[in-house]
Amino acid sequence: MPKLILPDGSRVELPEGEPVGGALEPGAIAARVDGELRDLSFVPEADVEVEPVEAGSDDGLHVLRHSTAHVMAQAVCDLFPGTMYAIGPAVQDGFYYDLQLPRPVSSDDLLDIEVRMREIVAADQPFVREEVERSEALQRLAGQDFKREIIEQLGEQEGEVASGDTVTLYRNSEWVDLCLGPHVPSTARLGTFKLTSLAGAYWRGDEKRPQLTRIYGTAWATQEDLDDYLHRLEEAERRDHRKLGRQLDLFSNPEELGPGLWVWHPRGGIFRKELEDYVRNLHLDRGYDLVVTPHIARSVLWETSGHLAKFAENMYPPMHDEQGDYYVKPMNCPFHVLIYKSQTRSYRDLPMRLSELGTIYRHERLGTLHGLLRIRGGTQDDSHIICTPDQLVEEILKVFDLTLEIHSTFGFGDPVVNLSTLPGQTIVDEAMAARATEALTNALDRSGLAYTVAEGEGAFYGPKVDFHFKDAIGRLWQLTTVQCDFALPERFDMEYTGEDNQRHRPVMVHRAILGTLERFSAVLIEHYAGAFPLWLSPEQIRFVPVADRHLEHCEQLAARARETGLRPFVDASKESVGKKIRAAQLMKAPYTLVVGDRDIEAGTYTVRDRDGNETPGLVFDDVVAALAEEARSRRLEQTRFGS
RNA sequence: GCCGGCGUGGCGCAGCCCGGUAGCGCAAGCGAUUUGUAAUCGCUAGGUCGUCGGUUCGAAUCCGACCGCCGGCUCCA
Repeated sequence: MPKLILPDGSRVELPEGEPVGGALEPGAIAARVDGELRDLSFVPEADVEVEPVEAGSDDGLHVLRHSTAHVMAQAVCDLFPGTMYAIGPAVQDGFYYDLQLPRPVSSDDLLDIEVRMREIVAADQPFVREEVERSEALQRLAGQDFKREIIEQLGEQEGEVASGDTVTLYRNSEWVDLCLGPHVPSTARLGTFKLTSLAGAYWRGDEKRPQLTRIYGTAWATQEDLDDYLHRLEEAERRDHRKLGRQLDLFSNPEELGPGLWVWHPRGGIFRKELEDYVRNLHLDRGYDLVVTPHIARSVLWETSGHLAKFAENMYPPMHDEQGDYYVKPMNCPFHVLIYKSQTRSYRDLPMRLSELGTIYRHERLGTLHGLLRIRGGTQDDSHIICTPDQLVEEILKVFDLTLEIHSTFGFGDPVVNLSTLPGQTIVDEAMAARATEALTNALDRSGLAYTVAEGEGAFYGPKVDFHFKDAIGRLWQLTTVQCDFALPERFDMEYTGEDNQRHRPVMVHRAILGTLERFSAVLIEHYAGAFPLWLSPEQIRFVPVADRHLEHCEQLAARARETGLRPFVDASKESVGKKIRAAQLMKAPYTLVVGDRDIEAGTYTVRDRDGNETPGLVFDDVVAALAEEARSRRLEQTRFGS
């Protein structure tokens, strides 16, 4: 009689031929048996370690979602006879199933599918696992072309496996799917779910193969978890930079410009200026030089750099004149190389750190564009550090330091760091690639940062280190990238004269700490939900006159605020006080002063902050001094007056 | 580029299924009110219904193509 060893160390005897579920019900929906996820119906043959898998755990949600995907496909097959089903995995927060339907479906159909799914849940159909021979599986899944392909390929991959090998089917009621499992014991054990969206997806992700309809859903152990998830979606929507950008009058993308191209309005312009001044000045402090380069260059530059060979599909088509072809720049690096090459360089000149807020254009595919996060024209905080091989690791470490300093200013905490090695398609030979990767690895190890390695994800000219930062609601954004490049120095024949009076090849580090300012701005807007820290806020202190006769006094206060470098705004509209305060709140004005007879008589004022806190009896000069200090120090929290 | 959805005054939306030459709220302008911490009242103006073409006596509405946006796929920073 096999024994079950439970996580608490206790042992339970299991009658011969009985499934593990008996010992784990009713809490569990699956089991981990000797480390493997199994159905509750799994029958052990010897003593095993068993852990119950509950619906709310990571494992449990995975099983739950996968089972929900099955039931959805089953429901679709019921409603649309002739449906072919492909694959239906659990994903982050939910699941999907890729289907080929006999007719196009729309989001209205999702409701019908949900209704049918609930019927299947109510029917309490057991998920039955069957191990059958491949030939039988093919028979049982006759007409299911995608499944047939998977079954046939299973055989291929395993090479010499004899024809007697078996595959696993899961069946509930009459509906059968090829699947490894495990699943919940019965459809009644599904949690709460909701179908969310429709999308197209290629069979096996291959553009040349049939396009299937992907139906997405979300599934959770309890109604409460589903509600939490829906709230998180709402929260993300509330922070959507496209919506806030319009509400706060920061930027827009009129259709006449073209997709992925944006104009910044006056309010957005101030925000951009503050951002740009901050990074530019900080770079000067850290030994960077500022350079300026044009937006287009002759094709020969891009031939030398390798962009036309490896990056052409992301470049706008060339324009011509009598001198030949010109390309709009997708990167700044070749220009910085030319600046380096404008003189003979010596080791005494190195490291050279050339920095530019360089505007680049990339012909990104239409479907990938997304607000300011994914654009066709944007400005990078782009720098190229040209140094000797000996200086390389030290320079990379300095970049890491600057990265952490800058991001902490915005309130981003510990980064998630990735080292991406070279992709297959490169312009770099293996020896160079190895040196570049080694330098990055060395720097990472010395920095003490934890990192993971992503093979083949690097740029075409070199491996890179990426920094991802977590925003206020826990989403990770890739912001910083540091790339190590031995290839461009070679291609452009860059040199310096060493201490030994010989010519040497320098090394180049490409790095953007914010990435593109557009993308970074979008991330900041979502991170702050539009409520910028004072230093970035387009307006900093808003004056609301109670009646017209207080307008002039407001103007005087505004002038005093302006003298200390603050950005005041006077609401001169002929609206009620309530309406003007509401307007201030909607524009996320950091501080609002309502000014009337009482204040003018007393010579003190009431400050309202963005959270609606009011502090009366404040001396104006004190308020202005406190705010000037808040902005100067780039503090993230609002000043609490009166405490 | 592909699949699905959407495109109506500056913004958010209704009307479209069942064709009969547009409606609401906010914003704007004007007037009244002069107001004390998230919406005072009234009036006015503003739209070739994304573009082009087709069907029809008649198209915001039906059909087609194109443009753009959104959600995915794909690609990638």
